[in-house]
Amino acid sequence: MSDTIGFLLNDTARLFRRAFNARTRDSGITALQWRLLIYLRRHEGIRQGPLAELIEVEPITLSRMIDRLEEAGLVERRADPSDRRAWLLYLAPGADELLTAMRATTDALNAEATEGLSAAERDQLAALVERVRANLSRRECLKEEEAA
Amino acid sequence: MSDTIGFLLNDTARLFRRAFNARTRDSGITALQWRLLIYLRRHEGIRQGPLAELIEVEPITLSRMIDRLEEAGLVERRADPSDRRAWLLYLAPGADELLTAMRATTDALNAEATEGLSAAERDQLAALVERVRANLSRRECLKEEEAA
DNA sequence: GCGATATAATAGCAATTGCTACTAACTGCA
DNA sequence: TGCAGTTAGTAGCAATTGCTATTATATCGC
Repeated sequence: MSDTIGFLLNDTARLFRRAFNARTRDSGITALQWRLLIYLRRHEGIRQGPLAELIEVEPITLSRMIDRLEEAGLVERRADPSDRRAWLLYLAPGADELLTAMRATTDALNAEATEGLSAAERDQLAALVERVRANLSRRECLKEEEAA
Repeated sequence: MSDTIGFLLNDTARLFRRAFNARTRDSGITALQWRLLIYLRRHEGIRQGPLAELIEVEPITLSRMIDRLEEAGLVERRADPSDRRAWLLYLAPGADELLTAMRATTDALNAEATEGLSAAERDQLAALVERVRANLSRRECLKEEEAA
């Protein structure tokens, strides 16, 4: 059936992305780029490879995303002193401002999405989804171990 | 913050798609194509435009997806007797078999994803996500009315 | 130290998607 | 009937993504 939790989650996530992109079209960055910046803020100084893994795109895709974000003045590549093949990634000054400015938008979107849910229900929802994510994430790791 | 329900839902949905695509790579169809077939099964005889709206892609994108599925023997285009511009879409014989065969895979995936959740928790999760989807879906409609 | 293997990042090519513009056909109103 | 405006679907072009191969550098074993 299509009324599975997987189908439903995907459907809802799509609506989120849609709404997000519609509201941030002016800012010039997409949901995926925003995701990249959010992760980068938490892991400044990370290399391209691990960041690609975090946001789950191929390294070459991340490389080109960084090209664009660098050109837009949102990300900086700095040479890794311990490995001349690698780059270390940092948020450029513009990025913090942008993320802060977008914060209001994302907060509003999340509020709209959970309208009518009590605080307890929101917590419950987050906790349940988190458990599903953990299950899927664990499966992913198991699969990689099998492959190895 | 990134610990919002929107972020979390997207993250989880991505893991679902990833797992889905990994398991159905042999079958030759993607998660998006599967989604199309699921909707089409529920709405046989639908035109391309409305189906594009259902699965939330542009009409031209759907047109090309149908091209490929038609070539793969999974979908049929039949002329609409009441409008010579339009096509009516139907599942081809191969599609039902394929969907039935994939059923086991999607069931297993959903079971793994909700492992450790009680039946009550699963229902609760589905109900909460459904409410979020309804909120976002409603917003979408409101926006269109504003635009009109 | 030196050659073989592994790793970080990137270039070429093919596939997919969406924006815009277009054709064909339908609808409404004079 | 006949013309203006709308609608269904598709083609051209540009942007994005991923697979494969490639370059530069690092690391391991001798």
